[in-house]
Amino acid sequence: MPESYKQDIRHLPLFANVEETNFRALMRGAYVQNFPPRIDLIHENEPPDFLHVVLSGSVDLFSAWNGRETSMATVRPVSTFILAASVRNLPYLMSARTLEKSRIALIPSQDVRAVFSEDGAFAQAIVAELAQCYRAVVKNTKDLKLRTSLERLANYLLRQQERTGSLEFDLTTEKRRLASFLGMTPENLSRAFKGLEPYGVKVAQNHIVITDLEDLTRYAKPNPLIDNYSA
Amino acid sequence: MPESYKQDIRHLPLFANVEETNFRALMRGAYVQNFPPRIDLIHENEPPDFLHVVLSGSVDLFSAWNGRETSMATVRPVSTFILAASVRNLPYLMSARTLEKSRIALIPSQDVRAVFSEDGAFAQAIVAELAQCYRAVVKNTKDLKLRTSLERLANYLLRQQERTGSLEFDLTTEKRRLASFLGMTPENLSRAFKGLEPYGVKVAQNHIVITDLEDLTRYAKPNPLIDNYSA
DNA sequence: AGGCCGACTTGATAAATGTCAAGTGAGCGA
DNA sequence: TCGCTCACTTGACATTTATCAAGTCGGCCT
Repeated sequence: MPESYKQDIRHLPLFANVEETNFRALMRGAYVQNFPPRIDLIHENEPPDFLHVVLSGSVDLFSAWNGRETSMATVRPVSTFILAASVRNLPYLMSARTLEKSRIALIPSQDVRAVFSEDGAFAQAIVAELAQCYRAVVKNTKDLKLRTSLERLANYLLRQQERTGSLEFDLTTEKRRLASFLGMTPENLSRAFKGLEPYGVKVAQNHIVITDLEDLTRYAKPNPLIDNYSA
Repeated sequence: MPESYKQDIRHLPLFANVEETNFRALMRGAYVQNFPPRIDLIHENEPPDFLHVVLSGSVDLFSAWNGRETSMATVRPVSTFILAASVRNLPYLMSARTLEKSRIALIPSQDVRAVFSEDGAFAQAIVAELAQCYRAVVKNTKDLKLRTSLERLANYLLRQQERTGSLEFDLTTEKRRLASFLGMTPENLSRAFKGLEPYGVKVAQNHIVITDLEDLTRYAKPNPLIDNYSA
């Protein structure tokens, strides 16, 4: 694997404090692969052969049941996915596909588990990562159960506003996927955007302009225990 | 703390392999308290002073936003809750209240974090526990997003059927709380029970009889990646 | 036993969300 | 530039779910 990729991975909180020898051991079995857009990387219920690291591009985590499908999360560089399945050696709960041309590092789960049981710093980093993932999903559940779809969209827009630090931004994801992520149909998302117009939201294509942040905030009632993804 | 409680805690997977000295250190600062029913134990957004262990009784984890409230999970003996907040030292995402008279052990989070950074076995057990919690919440999200409320109830009943190993069982929870847990109103749960009658479900008070397991299963389409809480 | 309380149920209605089918419009290649 | 494609939008309608207001029923206290 090229040295620069190794450095990207090395800088992830998950690997930053791993013993050098252990990190080398992890990298020895790992390899990097380029994928075109819309390629299935893993399928739910498969055994977790690899821990995946998104180096560039983006990946959609989704799940299906009984002919229905829903988008669970988007993974952007540089971060890992399906850590829980890898360390527990349990089947994937979600499928993953590239959204765009993406570069992915694959680290054999077996190596991850081996180093995990040897390296205290790695174990601690895994705890931090899993706790963070757990809390993110709990927040998502609260979002789904406590809010209407209009409120979910309003808060999503406020999070984007905060992330970009601007009152004007482009959606980073297809509307159909956004709809699925927010737990609604594309048709409903269209209407929801209309429904937020009175609160100062202007939509043209992928471009969003928030003309009345205060009004939107008053409607959305954002809450750090739901909307702050990093705490 | 009485020795028998310590043994209950010691036998939890989370503590089973902790060094004896470290376990003693954890127990030194810990204490056990008895609570009457319907007592608030913790409130979301508070700092995580204690890791809680339910020794007897049961505890409801719930969350509120904008005047609405939803039940997230029920904790039954012997198990812990709010581990993620404790180890990360981040505010609770959920509130907790006793459902019935309950005995709870409280272990100072500070001690948990101290032992965690010293004791490899504890760190590994925490990883296992967090991964399991994470996967449980992911399954719950899939249940919510991919199924109608009728389907959620049908699968809930099948899980109870499996758990008890009998076609006849009592609901272990108030219907109003079950409704909230399943993401619907009590009124709707009532109607949902009616709606499952054609598939061989008989309800009298808290007592459930499944008269046609095959038919119910055909309707519910249970899936281990959603319904198997232990994998 | 009588009667109260609280949880659940039921019915009527409203609101939210999904479905289907027909548009619209931006982007892109010939 | 034309016209195709594909995502998105719109409208009409169906379904699901929530809300509100009476009920019913069992458990429990006196």
